[in-house]
Amino acid sequence: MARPFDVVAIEQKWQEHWRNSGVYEVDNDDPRERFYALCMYPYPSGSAHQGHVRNYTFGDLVVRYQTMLGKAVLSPFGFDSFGLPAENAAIKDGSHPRVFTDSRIELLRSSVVKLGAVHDWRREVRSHDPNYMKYAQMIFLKFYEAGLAYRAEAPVNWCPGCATVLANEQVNADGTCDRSGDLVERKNLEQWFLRITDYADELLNDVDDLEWPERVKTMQRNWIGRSEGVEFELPVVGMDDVALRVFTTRPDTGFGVTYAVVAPEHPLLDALTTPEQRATVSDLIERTRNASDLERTASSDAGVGLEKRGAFTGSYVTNPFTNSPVPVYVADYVLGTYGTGAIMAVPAEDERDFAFAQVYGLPVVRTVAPPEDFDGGAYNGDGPHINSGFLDGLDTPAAKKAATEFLSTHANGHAKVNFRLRDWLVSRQRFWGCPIPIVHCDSCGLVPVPLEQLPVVAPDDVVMNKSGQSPLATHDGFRQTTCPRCAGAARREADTMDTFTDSSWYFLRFADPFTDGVPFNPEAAARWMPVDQYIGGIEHAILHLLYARFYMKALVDVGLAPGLPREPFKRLFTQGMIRMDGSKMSKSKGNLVAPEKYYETVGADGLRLFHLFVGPPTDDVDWTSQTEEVIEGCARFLDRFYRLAQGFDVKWREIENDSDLAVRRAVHKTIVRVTDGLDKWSYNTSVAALMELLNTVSKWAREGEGAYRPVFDEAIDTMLLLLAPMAPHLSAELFDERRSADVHRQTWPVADPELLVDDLVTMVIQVNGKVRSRLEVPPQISDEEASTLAMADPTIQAFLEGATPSRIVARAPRMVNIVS
RNA sequence: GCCCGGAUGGCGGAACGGUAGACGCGGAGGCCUCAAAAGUCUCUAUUCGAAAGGGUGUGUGGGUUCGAAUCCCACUCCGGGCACCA
Repeated sequence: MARPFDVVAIEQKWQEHWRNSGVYEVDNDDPRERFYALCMYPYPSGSAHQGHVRNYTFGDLVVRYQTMLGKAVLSPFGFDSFGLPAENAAIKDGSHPRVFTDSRIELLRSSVVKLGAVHDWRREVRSHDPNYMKYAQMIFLKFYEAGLAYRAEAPVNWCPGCATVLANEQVNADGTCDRSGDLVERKNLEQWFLRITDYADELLNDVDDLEWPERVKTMQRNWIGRSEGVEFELPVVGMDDVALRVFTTRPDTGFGVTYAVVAPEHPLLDALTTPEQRATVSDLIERTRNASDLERTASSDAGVGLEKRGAFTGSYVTNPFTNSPVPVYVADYVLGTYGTGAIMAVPAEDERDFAFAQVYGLPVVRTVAPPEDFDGGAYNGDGPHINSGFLDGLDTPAAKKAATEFLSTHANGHAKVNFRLRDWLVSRQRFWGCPIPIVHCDSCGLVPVPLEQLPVVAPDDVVMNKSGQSPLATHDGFRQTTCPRCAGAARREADTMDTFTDSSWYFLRFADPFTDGVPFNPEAAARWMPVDQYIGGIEHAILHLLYARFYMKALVDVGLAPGLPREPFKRLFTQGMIRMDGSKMSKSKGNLVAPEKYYETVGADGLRLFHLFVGPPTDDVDWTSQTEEVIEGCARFLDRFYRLAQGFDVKWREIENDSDLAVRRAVHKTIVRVTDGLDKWSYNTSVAALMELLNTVSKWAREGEGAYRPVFDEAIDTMLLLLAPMAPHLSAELFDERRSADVHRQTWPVADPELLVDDLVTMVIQVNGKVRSRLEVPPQISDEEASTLAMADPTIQAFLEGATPSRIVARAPRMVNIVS
């Protein structure tokens, strides 16, 4: 489309100005009120895609708006530059991941700059920068020292094709490897963990105080999954001093226990299995081990409805409530990693137990009386207890209490809180990540690399292995070292850290990347933290946000962040996704619409305006055939505004008249509407308000008596201020032209209250709730006056046909409702 | 299965319990032009009507209220999240 101004020249000019003027570089001792605005730092996958554009459009709006409100706004940018794609690309073309990564960073940086997003680039962070790795490793060692990092054997996702462990998020929903497509296996391997479970309670409790979207908070709570119950023992029949420890949240249903179940990996399983049952039990264990997630979930789309598979062990345990023996089964519906890995089964009150009991013909004994109309299998609601000895007649809370007491005196039991949250497995058998700074010494064991030797950096002379195996494991120059403790021969840890560790503290580094020798100076960081507004995609609702919260608390506790808040992100905004044909827009789907193609036509301003205008920021955006036209519509608005500001077709008038006040009122009402929209993240309505004002001013200036200069100037200048955070380039250009000043250094406009009130407002008159007439009335009119006017209205009289109304509801000056 | 969201014109979407459909896209028509593009102006939920004016309308069915897109109950459909956590 033909534009009335040179988009490329104007946008370049101002992008240079922002880079050179330092408006958006803020020092740690800036005296202004502080505001920390942060967009989640991106993985550098190449040029920006529309998801980035959307994110940074919102972020930049916040930065510029808050700056105009007089604050020192910290707006840093960086790159989450470690990760699998770079490694895979390097394997593919035989290069080094750094080469690939650095080139992608420059592409993305250029895209972001061309969008007109402003940042304090002095604070840039790149995860793969040795100067960042140094501190990432320092933090790891602090955690290790404090016992928060440890090495242990655990079942992990193992991809046979790639010969490496995968993170959960690298495993597809159908149980295949994200990269090779092989079926992922479960393997027990020694791995590094961070003790996030130590913080489970705090992570859960602190969620309440966060100004985050409720659904993200709910997701975090569910992920942590706290549950209160009782752990107790079921003595094994015929085996002295051997008991099965189980965890239950429903001790009150103990009289209904008709069998017990252990997980296939349970340590007692072997001892419990009788010779006659050994074959079937081994069979089940074998099947479970080989079962992929695909097989385990394929039989149903509902976890509870899964076909239950198990086997009788041949042993019995004694139900402490009834003193009767009940059989012990092994089944894969009991997880080895949760609770004690064994359960008491109550088919009458638990759906999973019920389903299992149906398959294996086990008895069902109700201990809670279900409502009369209940016709399902398991009833897990409340009700009077039955068939339950001393619990009979009690409701669930009372029965729980009594049963818990009983179990603590008769079954070695105690109240117990369990979490679904597991410790965080952070080691990866990957090359392109931050090496774990530990040395394995045959005589000293695990030895931390001394701080002065950090960072441990991966070597450059590596050949990326087609098998996918990390070259770190086989690189002698890297692995062979001496033990820092005994000086003997030792090996470096070959594993690298999960990239989520990098993103768990980068916002702290942003706050102070200037102090040497520490990840950040706590005093400097404390001036900015917590992040006032964090902006990113909903896809990080659990992992990143949970890990970062954990890191923040742990950093304070190990002494690296004294005086800092224990929560990193005060307010969170999660933007909607860009969809195309119903699915997420992504590189792998080949449906990217690169922003570059717009920079020369509608410009960054036009594209930004589109993202602001297309709908509520939280909503997903459907990129359809109509989208191009909407984007052009946004650019058209800018063109129309530009022409009006230049005075094209404007009829000038020397003398004031009545229309001037109306225009001024419209201007000041728009200030309120735009500001409200920005404060409430309702950017689409802010843009709409500006479009409306343009229509109003344009009509006034070009038709009838025309425009009175001072009023026209007030309108245009105000619109420029309001537009400055949304379409920064054109606003800057026009403001500079008109006022020889930097629009982004101006103060945000404030509406004059007197101009927000009209002389006359439209009052609606309803008869029985239906609008029948309208009157122009002064806003101060009383309810009584309004009613009188309404009754006197000829149209209303006609409607009433002389009948006397039974009631008149007046809400002056907006509405009168006459009820007949 | 559980937990969140959501459903308003041809489309994206507006609407403190008080004028439903702001704003934009698309569409129709006018002006400008030799013509077109661009620009600009008017109209544009639906239905009856020549018009004035009326009827109907915010997923469905009820309810609360003088008044409901908005609040409550039940349901349908769509989107997302979690997936045997005892």
